Parts: sequence; C-alpha cells; structure tokens
Amino acid sequence: MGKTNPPFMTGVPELLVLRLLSQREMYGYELVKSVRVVTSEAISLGEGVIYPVLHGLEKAGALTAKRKPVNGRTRVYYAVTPQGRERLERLSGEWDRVSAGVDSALGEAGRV
Amino acid sequence: MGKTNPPFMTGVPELLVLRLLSQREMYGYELVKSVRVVTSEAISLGEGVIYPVLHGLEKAGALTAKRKPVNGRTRVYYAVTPQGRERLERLSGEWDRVSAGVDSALGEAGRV
DNA sequence: TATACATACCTTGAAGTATGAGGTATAGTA
DNA sequence: TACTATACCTCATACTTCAAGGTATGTATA
Repeated sequence: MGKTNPPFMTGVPELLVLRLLSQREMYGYELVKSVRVVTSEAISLGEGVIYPVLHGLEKAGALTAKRKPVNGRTRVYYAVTPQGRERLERLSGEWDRVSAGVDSALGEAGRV
Repeated sequence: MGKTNPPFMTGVPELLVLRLLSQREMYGYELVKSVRVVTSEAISLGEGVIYPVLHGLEKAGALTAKRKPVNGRTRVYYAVTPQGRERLERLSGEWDRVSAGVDSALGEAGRV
C-alpha cells in the first residue's frame, strides 16, 4: 500500500535516530515527535518507521534498550553504544558526501 | 550480491539525470561520465543504474529518445519534455526539503 | 597479427527499507 | 460516557540501486 521508497529518504530515519539518541536517551514515541521538531517540520516519521529502526539498531549493537515504567505506562529508553557512534559518524559522512555531490550538480550553471 | 539500497541514494539518479538533461541533450554513456564530473567525483553511477532510469523516464513521458549514428556506433540522445521539467522541479523541491531537514537535525546543538 | 581498451548499448537477480494501516492498552479530560 | 494522548508493536508492499554479465564496433598498442 502506501507509497514506498520515497525519494531521498533511504537511510534518513536511521541517521536521525542515531543523531538524536547521541545527545540523550529517548523512547520511541518521543523520537517520533522530536524528529518533527529538529527538522523544522520538514521531515515527519511515523511510528511504523521509528520502531523497526530502533529494533534493527538494537539488534545490530548500535543501541541498548532499557524499560522504565512511568505513570503506569512502560517506556523503552534507548541509548547509543560506542558501536552506534561509529555508525553515526560513518552514516553522517555518507550523508555529507552525497548531499554535497547533489548540491554541486544542482548548482552547476544556474538554476532551472 | 552487491550492496543494494545504499543510504541516501534513492531518487538521486533520477534527479541527476533530469538535471543534466535539462541543460542539454546527452546519451547514456555520456551521462555516466558527466555525473562523476558534476558531482566532483562524489557520486558515481554505473550503466546498470543510468539505463534503467533513462528507460523509465522515457516511458513516463519525461524524456524523448532520438537515435543518432556517430562514427559507426549508435547513440541514443535524450531530451527533457515539459513534463520532465515539472518532474525535475518537483523532485528538486523534495531534495531541498529533505536535505534542509537533515542538515538542520545534524546541526542541532553542535557536532558529535 | 594479436591484444587490449574505450565506446555504446543492454538485462537480470538480489536485497534492503520507508510507509500507511491496523492492533493493543492505559491515563487523563470533557 | 466518549474521546484524546500516550506508548508500544507488526505487517505487506512495492520500489530502486547495484554489481555483474552480455553484445558489438573502433582505435591504439605490442
């Protein structure tokens, strides 16, 4: 259903999640809202995107999970591991390379 | 086999092809080399990427193809249609939105 | 002559991944 | 009572890049 493979989004959720968690621990639902805020509403990721990313990164050893009961509800807080930081730096570098390349191409010889 | 779904690349080949062809007609093999040049070697797209994109865009009405024999070899020159220009503008806007969002998130509160 | 490289087109299989919709459950509010 | 916000989760789908391999001609080199 829904449109898959939207342009330019591949890898973005993982990058944003790692970036946000590198600043402080957060739980999934919180990340969903934070992404909207830190991207100035430019990017909005649903829970169906965030949770699978979180689980995948935990499985890969980039994150650790910690369950905390708060107000009768359970929150799962995630923190970045050293491995996760390496991953963030690698991804971040990739992003810089690709975005610089595209911007360079778009900028060539004036705008359309 | 080969690594698929590389981060941040989804939609990039299409954007670059449309952008390059919006400046002048080119043929596939030429586009392969041009992409490397205009992205300052940051992005390199193989023929296995370029040709399918070209065929897809032609089928979608964004490009027109014109066969020209040159030095005994046949070249297929592609040109952007008005529809293709709309597509370029739409894609270009998407790129600006997403990249601004990511850069904003990466820039928040200092680098890692 | 033989060898290699550049040009120029093409197809195919594989594999990852963002998305919307749907599902469960509790707490607070109108 | 009903609705909204919080908070977790799964699933099917379909799209797309990529490497590798294939064909064929022209040109340069040994």
